[in-house]
Amino acid sequence: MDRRQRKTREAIFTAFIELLSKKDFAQITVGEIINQADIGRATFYSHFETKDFLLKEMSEELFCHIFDAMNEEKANHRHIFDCNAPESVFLHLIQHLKKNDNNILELLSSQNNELFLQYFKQNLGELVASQLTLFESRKSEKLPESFWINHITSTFVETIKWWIDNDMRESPETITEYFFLAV
Amino acid sequence: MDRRQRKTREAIFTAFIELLSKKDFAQITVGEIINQADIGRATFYSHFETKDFLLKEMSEELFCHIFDAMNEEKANHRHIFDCNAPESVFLHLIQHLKKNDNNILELLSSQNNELFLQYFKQNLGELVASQLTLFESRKSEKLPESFWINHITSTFVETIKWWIDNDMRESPETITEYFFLAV
DNA sequence: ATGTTACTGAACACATTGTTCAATTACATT
DNA sequence: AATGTAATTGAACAATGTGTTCAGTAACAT
Repeated sequence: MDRRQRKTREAIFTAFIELLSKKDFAQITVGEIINQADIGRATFYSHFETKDFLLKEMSEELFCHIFDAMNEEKANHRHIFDCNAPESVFLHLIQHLKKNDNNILELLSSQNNELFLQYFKQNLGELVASQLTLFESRKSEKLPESFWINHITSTFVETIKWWIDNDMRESPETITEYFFLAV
Repeated sequence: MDRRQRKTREAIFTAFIELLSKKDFAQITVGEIINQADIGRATFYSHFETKDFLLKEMSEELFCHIFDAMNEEKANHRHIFDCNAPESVFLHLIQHLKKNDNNILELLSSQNNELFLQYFKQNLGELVASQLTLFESRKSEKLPESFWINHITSTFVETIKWWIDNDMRESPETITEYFFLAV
């Protein structure tokens, strides 16, 4: 990809995240993004069809980074998926969030936006579905699978949101424990 | 209140709900609401400051109706809050939703909107907090109270959303059971 | 019958969106 | 270093939506 394209794309992402940390997605205008990113109007629209697509693409990139990083560490035998530590996939994800490598926290915080959460839940749902055996219990047998997956996914998201809203005082380990207790 | 005011207000609410059943809150324009309600532009703005305030006021009215109706039945000794049937408050709420007296389902369905869900969770959270003893268990002792309340509330909302998204095939009793199993 | 209040509808200024285009600049390749 | 290709720019543009204003009309309560 052309260096100019990369730079522009990066500038837009950075500007967007900066703005998202201050106000709702809904009230951010394309004009503001352009100013913050210091690019021309036509440039923005040559990169992204609309503001919604910008969010969508940015979300996808974030998830790729996170899940790639996790898979890499898995390949390095760090036992993220170790059966003796069933919570480690989720602990690991939470540790990633804590570091906030990809400014994902700004996007997850409650006033920022339904659409991103939807993508997050979607990706997370796949992870949960692949790890479903970890959650087998008396309860799970009596519940429809789609209900159960949705419940686990939602509980994880709500746990993270609660954590963020309470200024992330707890350690990733404690939050993971809360999650597994609740679910 | 003036009959004209009441009629106008009602027309706006009805039009708004009609539109919400067809498209997202975000893409509904004031112009559409005015057309559907068949009122003048200035009239709308004399009733509601913005579209957001319309949603806010409508939500509040809906919650008042629902919780008033529940309290009334409680006064009629229908044992909604009977200790031997701890799930009955929630079962009752779900039955209300099933009847869809107040077109609340259109508002709760997933594509319609974060803001309403926020109000719903807020009101529900108060109900949950008042009924917290029903949810005491080994788990609840190990979790912070605010976390626990949030978890119960979220689980209820997610249960309802799952139900709606799956065309409400299950009976209110079954859904109540799912909710209590999950939580 | 009268004074008050609500509705109307058109006109208005303003902001935002998404497109277009010609001029300019950065890039990759030879 | 020269050349063709591709990205960026900025201004202008139509189209749409927002929220306000105001004078005229209709409904209300007494």
